[in-house]
Amino acid sequence: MAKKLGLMKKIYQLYLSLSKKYGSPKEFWMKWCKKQKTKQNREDIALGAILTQRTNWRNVELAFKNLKSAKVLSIRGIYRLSKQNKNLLENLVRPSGFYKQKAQRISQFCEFIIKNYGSLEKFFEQDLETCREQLLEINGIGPETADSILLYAGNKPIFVIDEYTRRLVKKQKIAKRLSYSHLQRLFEQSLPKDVRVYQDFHAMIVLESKGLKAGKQTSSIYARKLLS
DNA sequence: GTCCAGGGCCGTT
DNA sequence: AACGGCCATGGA
Repeated sequence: MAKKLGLMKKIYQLYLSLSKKYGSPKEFWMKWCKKQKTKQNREDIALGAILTQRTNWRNVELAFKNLKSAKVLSIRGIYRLSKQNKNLLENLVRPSGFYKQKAQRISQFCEFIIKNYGSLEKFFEQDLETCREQLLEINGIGPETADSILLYAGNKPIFVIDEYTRRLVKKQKIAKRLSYSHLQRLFEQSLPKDVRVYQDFHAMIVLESKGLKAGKQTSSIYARKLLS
């Protein structure tokens, strides 16, 4: 138990030291979006979370560009297109890789939202656990994708564990067991239950991994988030 | 040509 | 529970 307390302390210290180094990624990100005049909406974030599975963000941006050109870069738009021309949707999404799967996955996600709730906003009116369970039931949405959507699109307090987090855990020798739920529990216990803290910490872990500095412009500076 | 990049699913042990 | 094969593209 004492050992665990030490671990929790270590994680929290890590958060503090990263904060000192990077400031607030969220602030930075929002300012950056404003400057670029990109509107950053929940729908893009949720769709991006699916499209970026095991894929370079640059390729996701190419897919977004295609969707935007076809004027279907929205949950409703994709839902409509998936009904009328599945093949076209696959082609638009193609650059993001695994394109048949991903076209299918975003279609199912969009259908679920539109049919049951009409909009993402409505969906997110439910509590975290309810949202999470429902997302996980959709084929192709696993824990990481679900939690990314919840944290970044839904602003709900749940910590995202991804490859970068695991690398950090290994490097810092924070834990031996690397299972998703174990690490998630550990991080959440170590930090105040706060959306901003979770978002910023996760984003800073990514920044740290990539050796970037806040203030430097990159296409995916804020975690798995959006468009340039 | 080779390697890699913010998963998830579905088999087999 | 853990592990391996599979899905596919664009850029370095």
